Amino acid sequence: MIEHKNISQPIYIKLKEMILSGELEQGEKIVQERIASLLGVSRTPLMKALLALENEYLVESIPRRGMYVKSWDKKEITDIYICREALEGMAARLLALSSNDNIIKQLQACFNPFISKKKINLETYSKADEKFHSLLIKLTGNEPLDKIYFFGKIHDKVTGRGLIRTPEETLEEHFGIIKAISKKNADEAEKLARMHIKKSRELLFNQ
Amino acid sequence: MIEHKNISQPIYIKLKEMILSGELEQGEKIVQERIASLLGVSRTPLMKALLALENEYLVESIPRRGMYVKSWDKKEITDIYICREALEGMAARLLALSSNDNIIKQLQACFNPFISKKKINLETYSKADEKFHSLLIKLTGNEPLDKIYFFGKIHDKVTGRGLIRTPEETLEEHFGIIKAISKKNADEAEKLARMHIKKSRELLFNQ
DNA sequence: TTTTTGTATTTTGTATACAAAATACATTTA
DNA sequence: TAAATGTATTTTGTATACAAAATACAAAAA
Repeated sequence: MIEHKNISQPIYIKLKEMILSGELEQGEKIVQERIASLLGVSRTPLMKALLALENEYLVESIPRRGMYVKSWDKKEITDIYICREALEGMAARLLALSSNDNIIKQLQACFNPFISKKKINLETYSKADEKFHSLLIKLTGNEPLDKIYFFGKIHDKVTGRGLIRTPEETLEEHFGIIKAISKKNADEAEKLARMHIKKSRELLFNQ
Repeated sequence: MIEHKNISQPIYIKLKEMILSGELEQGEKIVQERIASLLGVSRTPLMKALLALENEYLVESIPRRGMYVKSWDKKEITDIYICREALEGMAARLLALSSNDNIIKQLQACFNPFISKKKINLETYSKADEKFHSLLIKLTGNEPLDKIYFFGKIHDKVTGRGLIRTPEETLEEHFGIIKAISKKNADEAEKLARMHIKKSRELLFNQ
């Protein structure tokens, strides 16, 4: 009956979903035995998953007290955006230096469905946006960069709302970044990618 | 006799030392029971420490096979330097935007001992260099940035040698960065910090 | 009433137990 | 000899056991 392949992995994924969906809410204590029995596993593989999530800034551990779902304040969200600015800017630069048709096609594919649409579905666009930004990192082929980019995938959950700016505003910016990459203009690509993040950050708390 | 405060923490530190010092060498398999009894603990807290090290890129896990001391190839080292370029560049920018006497003093303190020295001790300078670069990150007060900067602290071990360039060459660059920060020239500070890392990276494999 | 103290319960941190997978190694087969 | 097969040993992954710390809560004291 006991089969152990990689229980920690599915637990990790499940817990991440539960946190990002709000099923486990920010600041909530994760009582190990409770979650373990909820998921039908023991505390050992659960702990592995929790440690992985701690390293992704989704869970916070207070020694001898327990693990808590991380809650983010304004400063932390701002700081995360600043990190994204640095990392995505560098990614755009790298892609510009090594761009080819395949890379451009993949990036464009994210937003092609929205070209000249009158009404853009926010949910769909939001997913495309997330896809684009993580693709920007992935396509560089820089593994360490991808490893430290985990912030990007949670930004809209972190901010507590969906899109920060309208598709009408950001769609153009996205294509601008892609264009700079395709023209192999590294400085321009980096500048635009950074501006794109910076604008959202500045809007986030100053409106 | 059983006292549990935080055994994982000392194990983590000890293991990190063992890896960075070469006592455990790159690619070596970490047989859990062996290391656990070597350190006089059980596999449970050892595993916690190993997972933390895995997230810092010092240990690599192959499911059902074991944990191995990470070994770095040229591409990975280059990629790490590229990450450093992005992160330290941003850090220098942030410091320039918020610099004050205290920050400048702390940064200068790293290298003041070497001013107008005829012969600089390489070991001492190497430590000062490491201190400077992690201080650059720390002083920004950006926690997420610090969290993803773990690369910086291992760079000379990663490259398999000590300093990449001579103190005569880099000392000036360091003071240049500090000066730009003190002048609150953000663009200049970022540019110099990035150049500083880039030069080392380019020299690393192309000499 | 509010605060303090003591006791019961819960929860964490570590050690240990055990099944299944991986590995090592000897024996057999070509 | 080299390859293949089977068996013993090692090692991992998970579950469980248990001590110590943290917490909850009730009774006593202010």
